Amino acid sequence: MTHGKPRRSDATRAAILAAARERFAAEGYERATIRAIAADAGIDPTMVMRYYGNKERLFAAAADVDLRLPDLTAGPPDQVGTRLARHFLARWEHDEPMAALLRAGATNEAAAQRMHGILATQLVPVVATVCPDPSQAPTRAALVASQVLGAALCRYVLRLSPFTEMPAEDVTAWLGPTLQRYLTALDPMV
Amino acid sequence: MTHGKPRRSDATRAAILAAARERFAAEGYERATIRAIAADAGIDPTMVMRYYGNKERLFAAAADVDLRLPDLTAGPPDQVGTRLARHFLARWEHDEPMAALLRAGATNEAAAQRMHGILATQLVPVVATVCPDPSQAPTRAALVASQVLGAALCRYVLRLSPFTEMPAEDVTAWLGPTLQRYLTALDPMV
DNA sequence: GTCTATAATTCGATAGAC
DNA sequence: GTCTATCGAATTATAGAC
Repeated sequence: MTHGKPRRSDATRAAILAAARERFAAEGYERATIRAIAADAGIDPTMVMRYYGNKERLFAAAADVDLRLPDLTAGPPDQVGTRLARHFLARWEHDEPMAALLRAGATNEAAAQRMHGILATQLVPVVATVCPDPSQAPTRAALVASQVLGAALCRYVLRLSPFTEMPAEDVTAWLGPTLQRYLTALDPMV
Repeated sequence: MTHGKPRRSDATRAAILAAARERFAAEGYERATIRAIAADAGIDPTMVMRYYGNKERLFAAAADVDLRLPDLTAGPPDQVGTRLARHFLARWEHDEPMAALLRAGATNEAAAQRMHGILATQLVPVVATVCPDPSQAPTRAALVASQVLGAALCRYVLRLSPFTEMPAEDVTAWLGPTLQRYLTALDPMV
C-alpha cells in the first residue's frame, strides 16, 4: 500500500480519519455525524464526502482494525490464555478503532459483518496454532471472542462500575484462565 | 402495581410496548422510529406520544427487564455456574427486552445506566448468596456479566457465525465452568 | 380517543462558484 | 482543492379538528 508519491492532502485525510474514529467510538454509527467529524478535524464537511464518498465508506476506513495478535506458540503453553488476555487489555486501553467497531456493530449491520471478518481472518488462525484440534478453531475463537468482547463492552462501552475500576492486571488474572480453557480444554467440563 | 380499575386502553398500551420491544431489539435506540413502532402496533404514531410522552420514556418502559434469577442456594453448590448459564440462555432465546437493552446500551447513555441498575439490584444480591465473601459480590457479578453479556452480544446481536449455530446446551457447557469460577473461586488462578 | 396537518430540526448528499 | 448554498428526506413533537 502507500502507493506512489505521497499526496499533499494526506494530512487532511489522516485528520478526518482520527476524528471519525473518536466520534464513531464515542457515539456509534448513527449518532456520529459527518458534520461533527469535520468540525473535530477542523475542516469543511464537504471534504469528508470528497475524500471518502459517503458515510459508510468513511466508517469502513475508520474501523479497519488490526488486532496485532502475538505469536502464541512462542512461550509457555499453559499461559497462552493469560498472554492473550493481557494483549487485548493493553491493546484497547488506548486504541479507539476497536471500541468504535464494538459500539457501531450493535446497531449497524455492515459493522457487524466487518467484525465477523476480523475474527475469521485474524483470531481464528492464531487460535488454530494452539488448540488441540485445528478444526475446532472457529468454535474456540468464538468462545474467546465472547469473553473478550464482553469484557470490552463492560469496561469501555457500558462502563459498568466495578469492572471499569478494576486494575488491568486483575482483569487479566481473571480472564486468563477462562481463555486458557476455551483455547485448550479437551472437554468443556474442566 | 396494576392499580385500580383496568382502563379500556390497556390493550393499546400493551400493543405499543410489544412493538417497541421488537423494534428496539432489532434496530437499537436511534434507528427504531416511533412511526415504525406505531405501524407495527397498527395504530397512529400520535398515540405513542400520548401514552408515553416521548421516545425516552417509551424506551424506559420497553427496557424494564426482570432477569427472573433463580435461587442459586437451592441445589448443588458446584453447579451454580452451569445453572446460571442455562438460565440466561433459556431466558434470552425468546425474550426481546434484554436484547433491546444490550443493543441500545451501546449507543444510548440512559440505556447503559439502566443496565447498571439492573445488575446492581438483581444480579449482585444473587451472587452474594453463593460467593465466599459477600463484599466481593459486585466484582464477581461484573465478571459474570462480562461473560454473559459477551455471549449474548455474539449470539443474538452480532450473530457471529460459529456462536449462533452452537446448540444452547453446548454454550451452557462451556460457560458454566467459567461462571462457576467467577462466582466461587477463592483466587483468580484456578 | 383518534387522526390530519404541520412545525422545527437535523441529516446525508449534491451542484457549482472560485 | 475548498467553500457556500441548498436540496430532499427523515425525524420527534405539537396543535387542534372531529
